[in-house]
Amino acid sequence: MSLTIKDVAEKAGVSVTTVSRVLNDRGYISAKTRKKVMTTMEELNYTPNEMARSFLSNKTRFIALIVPTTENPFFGELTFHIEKELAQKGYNLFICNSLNDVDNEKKYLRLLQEKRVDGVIVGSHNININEYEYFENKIVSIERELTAHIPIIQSDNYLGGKLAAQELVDKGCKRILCIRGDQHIKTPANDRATAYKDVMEENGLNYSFKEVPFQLQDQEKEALIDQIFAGEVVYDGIFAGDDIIAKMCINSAIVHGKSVPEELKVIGFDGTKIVRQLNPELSTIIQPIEKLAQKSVKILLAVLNEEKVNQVTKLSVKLLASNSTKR
Amino acid sequence: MSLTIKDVAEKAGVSVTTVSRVLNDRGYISAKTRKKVMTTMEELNYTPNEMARSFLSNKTRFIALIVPTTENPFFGELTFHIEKELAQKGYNLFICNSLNDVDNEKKYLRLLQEKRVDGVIVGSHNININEYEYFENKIVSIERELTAHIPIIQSDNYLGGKLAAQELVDKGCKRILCIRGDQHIKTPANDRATAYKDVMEENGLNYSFKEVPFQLQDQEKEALIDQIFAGEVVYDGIFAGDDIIAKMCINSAIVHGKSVPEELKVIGFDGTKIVRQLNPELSTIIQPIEKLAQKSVKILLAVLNEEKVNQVTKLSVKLLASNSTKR
DNA sequence: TTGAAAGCGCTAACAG
DNA sequence: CTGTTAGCGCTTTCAA
Repeated sequence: MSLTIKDVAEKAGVSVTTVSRVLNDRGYISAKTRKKVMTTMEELNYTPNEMARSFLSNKTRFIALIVPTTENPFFGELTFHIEKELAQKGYNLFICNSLNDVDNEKKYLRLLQEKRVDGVIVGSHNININEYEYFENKIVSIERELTAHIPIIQSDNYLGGKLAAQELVDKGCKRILCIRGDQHIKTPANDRATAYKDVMEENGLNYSFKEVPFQLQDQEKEALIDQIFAGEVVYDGIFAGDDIIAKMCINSAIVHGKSVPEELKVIGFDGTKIVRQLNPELSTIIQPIEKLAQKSVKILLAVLNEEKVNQVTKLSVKLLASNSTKR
Repeated sequence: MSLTIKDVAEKAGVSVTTVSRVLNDRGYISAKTRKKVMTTMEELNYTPNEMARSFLSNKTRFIALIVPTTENPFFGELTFHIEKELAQKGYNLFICNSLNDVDNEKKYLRLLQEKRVDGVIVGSHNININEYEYFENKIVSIERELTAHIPIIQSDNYLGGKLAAQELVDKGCKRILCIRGDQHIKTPANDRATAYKDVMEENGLNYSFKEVPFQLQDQEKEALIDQIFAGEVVYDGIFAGDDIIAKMCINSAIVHGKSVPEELKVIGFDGTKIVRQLNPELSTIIQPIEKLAQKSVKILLAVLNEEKVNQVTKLSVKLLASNSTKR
């Protein structure tokens, strides 16, 4: 068992209160006493028990982040930036991979209550669950509509959808498919589909959707995508749900004897660092991941501080149009 | 403030001890009392305060993971698997991005002591720091040599280096460069360099190294890599430190007018899921990330349980040789 | 089978 | 300026 404040107090010949005062730099203390206590703490190599303090203050300085999986680079990068931001503000990050499974998410929410985390950032995507209500005064969400009162930080998905669709149109595509997620999940990402539809209509083109739920396994996604190219391929452009799906489309198209980008142009979404490094030739919409992280943390801390915050925060996105002759 | 065990006790007309017994399923309790307490807990929607329990038991059921950054897909994937594994065993994950900075790492270690995490998994890479000694009975490391007593879980780097070098030789390369990390950091990854050297010598070829420290910024790495191709390029094969560096080499080579893979063959290391999805044409050595995660957790829990464990655990790697005509 | 009371390490009145 | 004391919510003896 480690040393306590009491050990320090005894060794230094003062009361525990005095040690506590030094520790927290609170109240009047003579320079001499402070010095003595500090020295003693060092000699003993005393480490305050944050657990006890948390218990007392009812604050853990833990923030939980619920994401589908940090395996996905969007969330891996988001996690990194959120942790960095939180650490700077003196908070620590408790990671929860929900795998987009409702039961997992419920279990985690229960756990978070028990562990008394100070706040929660949700980036997972599910049908809504009531359990979020419990956290209403200490939660924000990234790209997901939870309840009417939970602040949401999101990319400008409409703009993203518009830029993507317009890019394909500008490159001469006439029959463009939009791959979207599960329609029944309320997420700002749905705005992309709306924007796509609007662009198509403005340009007098037909629109068509294919649903590839985000929570599927990669193999299942690939199977769905293969369906697109299995029969006679009627598309010359695809606006994919994310960069990985975009890549899957490209792979499938090539396997099915389609040349990319000559016969088929594909545009992705997310534009994570790793995708841009590995596939710079992929056109995509870049989400401001670092800013999403910063805003989320900022707004969450404001909420915890009982300040008034905007219900919706929308951040701009950018088109990364590949000039490459390859794609 | 949330409800306490006392509220439940009062409402149920029993003592707090009894409620505690129900909560922990310990000691003798009549079925009737148990039922009454359970019902009351539900009615009140009582959530036990895990913080208080932690405080008492001196166990937080938190495990910390120190990685350079979850932004890097190797660590993003590792984080995912470790969290999944821990959650299954009833532990939660506290993430620390060290950015391979010694000061960050020291700060985190201090924090981990204060927060009284039950254990630590380290995947960060630095010069050794003494602070780890404090954790000797509750720590394991992934691919990093900390102290003589800290168990290490690693890939078979020698095998990886051998497979990679041999692959390049087999493909006909004669002048192969090995890009390695900082020589002064003690890591099993150094074995790759040894294996490479051995293979070169076996084949009567000259070996040569280029140091690209892992902790540099991407831009700095690119600058170092550009140096390789800036002058007259003497290499026809490169064994890169990881897949991202491999890709940087390919990019730089192409920019400098070299054709890949005709004039230059490159092999990477790590073989993360995302890299295989986005760049299936890149030859690489696949690290068993999921197994590394599982073993790390298993061994850490054994350590916490005061069981005897192996000081070194080595997991096999696989060559992913691209058949693609493209690279 | 149940309850009373002590105490985990720390902070915060309240005295002195 | 410093010390005494009373808890925070829970578990754990020890009694009943």
